[in-house]
Amino acid sequence: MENLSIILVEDHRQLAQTVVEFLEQEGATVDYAGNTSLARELVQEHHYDLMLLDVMLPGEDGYSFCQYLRKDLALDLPVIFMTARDQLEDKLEGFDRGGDDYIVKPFALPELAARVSALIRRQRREVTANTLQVADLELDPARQEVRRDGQLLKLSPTAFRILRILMRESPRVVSREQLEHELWGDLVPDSDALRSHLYNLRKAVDKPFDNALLNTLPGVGFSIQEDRPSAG
Amino acid sequence: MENLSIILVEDHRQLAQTVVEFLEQEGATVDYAGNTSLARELVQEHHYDLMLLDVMLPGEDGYSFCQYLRKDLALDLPVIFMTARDQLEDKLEGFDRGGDDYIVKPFALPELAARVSALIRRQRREVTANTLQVADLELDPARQEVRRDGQLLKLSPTAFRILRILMRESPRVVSREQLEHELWGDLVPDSDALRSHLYNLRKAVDKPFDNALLNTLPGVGFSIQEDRPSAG
DNA sequence: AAGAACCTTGACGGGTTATTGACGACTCGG
DNA sequence: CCGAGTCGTCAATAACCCGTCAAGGTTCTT
Repeated sequence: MENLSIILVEDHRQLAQTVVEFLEQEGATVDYAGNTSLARELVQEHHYDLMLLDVMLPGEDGYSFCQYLRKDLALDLPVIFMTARDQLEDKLEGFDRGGDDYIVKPFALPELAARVSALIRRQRREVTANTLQVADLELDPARQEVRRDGQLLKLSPTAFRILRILMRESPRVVSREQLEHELWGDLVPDSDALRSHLYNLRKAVDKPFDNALLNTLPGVGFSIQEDRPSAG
Repeated sequence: MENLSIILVEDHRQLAQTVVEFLEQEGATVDYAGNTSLARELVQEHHYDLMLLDVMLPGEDGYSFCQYLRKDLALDLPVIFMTARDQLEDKLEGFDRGGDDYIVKPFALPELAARVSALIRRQRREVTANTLQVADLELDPARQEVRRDGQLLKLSPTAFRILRILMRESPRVVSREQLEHELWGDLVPDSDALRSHLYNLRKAVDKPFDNALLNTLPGVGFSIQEDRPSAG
């Protein structure tokens, strides 16, 4: 929760203080509003990563305020409703008005923290690691790109898949059977096509560079790692 | 929930059937796996928009499987844990292993639907009708307008939808399967109509300009991003 | 009812990829 | 020292994928 900027909208001072203290202790910066008019001002003047929003507030209620955020201000910050209402209709309304999550009071603070983190990482697309890395080799699964020493490599789809498996397992050795099974499932080609693919992979990944990363352990399998001594 | 592609991993056949029927009635396409090894295969071969994942499964448990999805396969599809365990530690573990939400059995089906929709719209950036932007390309969902370099482009409805998907996923590569399913659901045209639409989209978006934004990765999919050098 | 816009389909050609098979080098154990 | 198994190298063929584009039919608009 490092460096998160959160706005809490809640009229219960006691609960508000508890939540603020907890979140700040977790490393977040928290602004507090006891009603929606103050929240309205804050939200227009500052950027927040996430909002915790009570439903029952003096004046305008939380549902209405959330809808206002979405429709009128076009703010897409994640919103978690925090309320004592546990009826199905209440939850449905919360989601319907644009909420991302709904947590029923009383709740455990760690659960709140977990839901906050989950939403943030979803929003930021940090659910998975962006790249696999071995030495100066980088593989980006989302972009389907491989770079070595910053330079983009051209790989066939199959070569890409093989490299991805080897990098994910690195520095472990991957057996021929495991590779073949992951590539083709039950439909493994009659002949040893894997050899050709590895040959091409090497040509792209190792040939243009000084040191080889892709190693063969005869009779065992393949691995990708830096500095594997050639003799033993 | 129109045209959503969902995978359900759950060993309780009774519950599974109830959920599948409900979701399909809501317009989703649902694949079902009673264990993680089947789920593993399905997930490698198909694109899904969301996963519903039970925790207690025969063999590998749901937590472990979710972690595998994130770490090894680098899949960022939203995951909702569905389980009878309601202890704090269980929930925390679910989020810790990469889950997006956690719903305790028994739950109301409409609540499940609401959480699914909320996650999808967050993932698809449909929380607000804000404009999407990639390089000098701007797409305004509310006005149904696309501009490049300030200049209004004329797109057919389908081309517009395709562009919208590619832009919200940018710079991620979108597979042919994902595009087709999101465009047509179960009613994918017999022949490869997507090719024609992409051709037209290119003609409108890239042809009149110097640098191309729309990239093809043969055998993999399509992406929209600036400066994808053509590796040598 | 006429016209326009749009979607689908199919055909063609060029480029890429997967697979197969051949050959020789190497290793290890008998 | 020999034979079986494994490996790197490489070319050839078949299969696949893609951009291009026009024609036909459907739907929507006017």
